[in-house]
Amino acid sequence: MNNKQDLPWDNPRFRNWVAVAKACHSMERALATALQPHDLKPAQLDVLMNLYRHPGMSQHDLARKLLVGRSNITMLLPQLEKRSLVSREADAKDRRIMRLTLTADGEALLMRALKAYGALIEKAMSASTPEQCDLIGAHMLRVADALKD
Amino acid sequence: MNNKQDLPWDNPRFRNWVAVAKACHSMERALATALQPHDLKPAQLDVLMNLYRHPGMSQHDLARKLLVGRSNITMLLPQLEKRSLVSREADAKDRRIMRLTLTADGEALLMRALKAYGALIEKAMSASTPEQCDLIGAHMLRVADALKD
DNA sequence: TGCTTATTGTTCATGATTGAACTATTATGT
DNA sequence: ACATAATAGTTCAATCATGAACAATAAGCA
Repeated sequence: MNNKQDLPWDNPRFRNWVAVAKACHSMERALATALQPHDLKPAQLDVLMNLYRHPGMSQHDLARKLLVGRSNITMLLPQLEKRSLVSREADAKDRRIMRLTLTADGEALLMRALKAYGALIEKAMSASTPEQCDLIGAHMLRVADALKD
Repeated sequence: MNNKQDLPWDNPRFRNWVAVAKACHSMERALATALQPHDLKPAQLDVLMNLYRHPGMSQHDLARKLLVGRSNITMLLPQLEKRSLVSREADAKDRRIMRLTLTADGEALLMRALKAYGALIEKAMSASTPEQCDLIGAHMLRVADALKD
């Protein structure tokens, strides 16, 4: 037992996933430096992106969208609020809930940061056709779904 | 300006990359819990995997392989060394370099942990054919290469 | 040979993320 | 209505990754 044939590297799914993980890691690092001029961290960009598309989100929903703990959101928001990028106001009907929305400044900064992110992705994925990208995207949606326990 | 047509979400490459990043994040979280019974963190598994395939690596080379700072390796190794999973001995010719190798225990633990990792990947990627996985892997290699500045 | 530069690994302070315990508020069931 | 459970958000201690400054060693070059 424990012979080489059992090694995961011989499994195409394993070998290829390792490549996915490494590419993601590289992108994360590259994104961090690309966002530095905007004084933003990748996690903060994620927040802005989600608030742009889902205004009025609660912190709990945002945490689930970002696959992150609620306490992380609590630690993340004050910085963005101090910079007047997001507004945080209590829900009128359920006073436990904080409703989050982008301010005009937040939206403007998001647009600038998205240009940098988009350029980075374009650079990274330009070697593949849009059809290949769609196939990959569809595959990744299935992966995320399969892991959603 | 700033009209919706400029939004990155309309770009297939952008939209699909977001799916890649989310799938990776999900996998990372799932891996962390799958490794818990083995008392291993994903970063530690990365170390063991690389030492298995490249015995005698230096810490500097390991850091570059893992896309991580050298200081991170310094912080990571003592835990593995205390558990007698890796051995760390100075190179005879260049006394700056520490040569890293897996111990028998380390290799045994790696094999067990890889089973869990492999099962997880199989579960996540079973919805795609090996051909699709290969295409994705090839694409991701290009991505990592394009980001290698 | 000597002097300067580069490289390897470590230390340390900083910022990020987590999970558990906690408070406040709302929902549920009798 | 009242007691109990569930939910939203916060606090806090612990862990982890990072980058800059540093010590030890090696390489390059006059």
